[in-house]
Amino acid sequence: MTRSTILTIEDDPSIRRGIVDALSFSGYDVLEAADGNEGLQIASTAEYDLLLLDLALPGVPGLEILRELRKLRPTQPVIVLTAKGDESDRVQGLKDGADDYVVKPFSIKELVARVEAVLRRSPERPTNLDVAQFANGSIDFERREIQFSKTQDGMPNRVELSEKEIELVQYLVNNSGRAISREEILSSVWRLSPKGISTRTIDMHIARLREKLRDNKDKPCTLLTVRGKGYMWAADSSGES
Amino acid sequence: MTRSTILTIEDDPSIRRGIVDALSFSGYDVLEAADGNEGLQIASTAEYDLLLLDLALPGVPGLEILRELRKLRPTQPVIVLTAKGDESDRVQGLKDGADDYVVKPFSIKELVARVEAVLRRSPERPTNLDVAQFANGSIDFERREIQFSKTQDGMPNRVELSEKEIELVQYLVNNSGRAISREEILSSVWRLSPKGISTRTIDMHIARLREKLRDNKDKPCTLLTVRGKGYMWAADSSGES
DNA sequence: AGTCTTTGTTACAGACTTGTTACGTTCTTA
DNA sequence: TAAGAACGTAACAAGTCTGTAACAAAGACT
Repeated sequence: MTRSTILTIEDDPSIRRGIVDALSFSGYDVLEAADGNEGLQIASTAEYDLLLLDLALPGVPGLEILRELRKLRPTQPVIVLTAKGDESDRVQGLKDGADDYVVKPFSIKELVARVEAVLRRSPERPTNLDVAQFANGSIDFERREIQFSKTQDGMPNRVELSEKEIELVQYLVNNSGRAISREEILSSVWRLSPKGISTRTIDMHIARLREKLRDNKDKPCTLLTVRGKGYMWAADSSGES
Repeated sequence: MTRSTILTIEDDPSIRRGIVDALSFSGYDVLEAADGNEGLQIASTAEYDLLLLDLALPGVPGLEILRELRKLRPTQPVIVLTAKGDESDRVQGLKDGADDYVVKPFSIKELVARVEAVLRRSPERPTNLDVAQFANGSIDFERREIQFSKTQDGMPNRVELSEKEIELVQYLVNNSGRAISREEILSSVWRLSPKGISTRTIDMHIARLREKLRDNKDKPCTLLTVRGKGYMWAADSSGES
């Protein structure tokens, strides 16, 4: 099992220091951010297993960060820190998708326990497969190429994928069976906060991918469109009829 | 088990404060409204497990709220708070569908006990299933599609559902076996207060759904019409006699 | 410099979704 | 049986969302 990484967004230096020390001591890798702006930036682009988010922050308010993040990473585990008595924030935090909360002041022991509990029940970070099967063949991520099982005349039975194509398809494969919004794709594959790129770009990449995958032209069966939501890699071919 | 949320509509600030504190302390998430107008608004749109409704309110009277709510959410658990001696209100409240009542002044302990009792005997909030079976096949809510079990020639064995169609059918499935009024559908699926949309619209959506479900044309057996009441998803084939 | 590949952008056509209206049919009730 | 209410559905109109051709920009390589 690999070490988990935790991002903590907390403005009070001494509290932050305490959290970082305790988590490091417990064997986690820790990232930190001191205010809302920096926090949102890092939260949207870095890779980590759990976010510890203080709701009372200078700059962008904590709840705003949570909502933004949820658009980009619907499954990211999050624990919010709230001031004692601030019911409404806590409730709203849970509504907006936090997995748990800790009320300040808290004991380090309690915090670590919550962290472990949330990590335990969160799904593992998706493993990066070396190869993915699909209807017409398989994708070898290492070699960055598609290999086709059924040979068609005039068609090569191997096609190379470019860098971006690999990253995109790998992200979709790692999250197969779930519709991925364009926002999430932008954030995760392009590592851009939304609006850094125009929307049609993603569609173009999808179209190029589909062509290389030789997916059914008018009714794709591997790389599906979910209207109004985004795109989805059809879950493993098993279980289909 | 997930935490329950309780909405309390109470104009007296000190009483409201007491209720909120007590319920929070007992582990509930609490929403609050201070007058009848705000209360009706929140009661109709928010999601919660139990409504604590003071019958003596400025603005819209409590009984009015109860009656309105009953049209939109016939099964929503409600406890009414009545002044001592006000028999008629109490009785009328129960007549209008309250699940229990508490007479003011009440002890916090008693209130919490009533809340717990009502929640205990209320059905769980419907779980959102991933997939629902019906006569001709099954609906996959994640993929937003219908999969048919019996293949018919010329007919694809999978059909996609649009956003609204999914939301509508999901609501009906989650409340299967009960006739759902158009008002309730409007409120719950469209999130509109009644009259935001013309009536035939819902019928159209139902018709479109029926076609996709390939339900029996002249005698639907999955998505039933309950004349004068609304529509009903026929309960799961299991458990029928 | 010239060529090829990759990647982002724009524009536009076409498909899909969804609310509305109109009108025919069915059901209820007197 | 006749009138009126409730329901089903075809047809239409916007509005929104997608697919894709065509082009531009930026490197990589020769």
